[in-house]
Amino acid sequence: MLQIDMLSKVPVYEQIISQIERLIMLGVLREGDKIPSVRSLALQLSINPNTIQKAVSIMDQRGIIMSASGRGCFVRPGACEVIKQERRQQLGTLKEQLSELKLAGITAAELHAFIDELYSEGVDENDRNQGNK
Amino acid sequence: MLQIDMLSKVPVYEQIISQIERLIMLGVLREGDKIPSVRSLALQLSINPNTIQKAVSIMDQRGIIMSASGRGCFVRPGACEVIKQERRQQLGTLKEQLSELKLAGITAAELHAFIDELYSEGVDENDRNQGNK
Amino acid sequence: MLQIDMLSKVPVYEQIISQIERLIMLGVLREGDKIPSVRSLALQLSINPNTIQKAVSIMDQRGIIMSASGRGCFVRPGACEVIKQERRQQLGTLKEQLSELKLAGITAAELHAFIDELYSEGVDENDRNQGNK
Amino acid sequence: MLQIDMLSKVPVYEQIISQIERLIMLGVLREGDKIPSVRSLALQLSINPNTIQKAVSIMDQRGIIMSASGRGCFVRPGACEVIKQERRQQLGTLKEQLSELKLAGITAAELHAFIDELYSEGVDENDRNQGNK
DNA sequence: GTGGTCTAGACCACT
DNA sequence: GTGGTCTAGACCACC
Repeated sequence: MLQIDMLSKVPVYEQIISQIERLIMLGVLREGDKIPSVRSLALQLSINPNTIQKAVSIMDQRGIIMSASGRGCFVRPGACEVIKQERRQQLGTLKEQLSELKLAGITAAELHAFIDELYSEGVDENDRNQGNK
Repeated sequence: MLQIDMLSKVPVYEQIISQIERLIMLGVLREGDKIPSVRSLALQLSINPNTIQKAVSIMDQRGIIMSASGRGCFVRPGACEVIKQERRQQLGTLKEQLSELKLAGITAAELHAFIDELYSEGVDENDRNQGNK
Repeated sequence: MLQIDMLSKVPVYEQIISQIERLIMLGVLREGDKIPSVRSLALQLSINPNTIQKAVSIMDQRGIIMSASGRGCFVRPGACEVIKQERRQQLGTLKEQLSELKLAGITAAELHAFIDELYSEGVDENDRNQGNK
Repeated sequence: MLQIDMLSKVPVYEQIISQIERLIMLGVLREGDKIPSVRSLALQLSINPNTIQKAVSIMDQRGIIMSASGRGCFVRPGACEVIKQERRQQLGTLKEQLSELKLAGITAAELHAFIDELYSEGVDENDRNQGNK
């Protein structure tokens, strides 16, 4: 279900979070759905349970999931909205990066083309997403 | 000349590197120019000399500057090209980020507008850059 | 595993780098393998951890290893290629040195003999290297 | 007469030494010839006199030149032999470098070709050198 | 004065 | 435990 890249610099717990968020945005995990248990994920990904637990507690705190002790974790109603809001805040970070690329001589046209390409390729993904809106 | 944000998560030495790279791309520092000495920067920014040294050593390795004991550090001929190449590689990173934003429901139109705004505001900076081409 | 010559003029961290690179080229360390931790190496070689860290950080930048906080350092896929490329660039340096030897009256025949001797002695090492290809 | 590369990592005083040695080996400077004064070289190369002085005193110590106070510096009789001896000792250093290249997969054939190329191109230089033998 | 290496020791985030 | 950043201070070679 999840795939962890051990050669990435991105912390494992962040990889877990963003992948689960992605599954939610894609509609694979819907609001109210149960999330695999910490122990099963730890076994399955051969990762330290503490790492999974960290991801879970962060998502819990952000309002993306709710963990009911003894019963497991569930996607919280409204999780999609929370995630969308998070991501919009990332636009600020994006701005700094783009201004560096601008200095590097990358033209606006190049970026526009880049975006169009990105948005045209994964149309099917977007469609699946509609169901979760 | 340089401004360091001690509260930022991005390491001080990286801030130094990207700011010097910025000065080079802007044409403020030209190829062959001498860069302020490690110790003077350390005093000026009230940062430990070792931290500056780290930045210098990395830029040296990357081919952006040339540092020689007793003589100082100089912007290498071809530094601009190296920097541009680095930045272009960042387009790969950008792709992953954008695909997350896409999932978050941010439209291509929004991003296009974002880019246009960014490229229209700093026209004066672009003009100064012409001299370094 | 590694041996450091504290009396050598070549910096300790460079000795570490070239020895690890050597182990990789010999196939002792293979792509994906874990490298001994910074602290353990520091203890074992009785060298300050910062010095090891410097070596690690440089190898990371060069694409020879992949280092991730909390997980450790691993030989990167493709490390061999990077190392080979580095070494080939050293051919340029070699040229300058040889031209000095040439001026000193050392004949081409002498150098040819020198090379043949070098390439004939370590045949066993070459065999071990085959496995890593 | 001499050319200093300010962008090189090689210390200026070493550049001076090796270039003067080169002129001697080429027969441009012959045994007994006067070497340009410290002050004139310093002016001409726009280099700190102390640096030139360092080069001079090292060459003096090695027996390549003799400095007669008040009269200047002269190429010592037998300088060529001293230089040749020095360079032969560098063969040891060469061995280590070559063994690294060997590990990098550079074949003996490649090196042989490299040497042949080097020894064929500068025939004229060798001819000039004959006169000094 | 310049850059470069190394040590010692602290602190942080990640597993 | 892992790697990564930073400080403080020492020492070196070079100019």
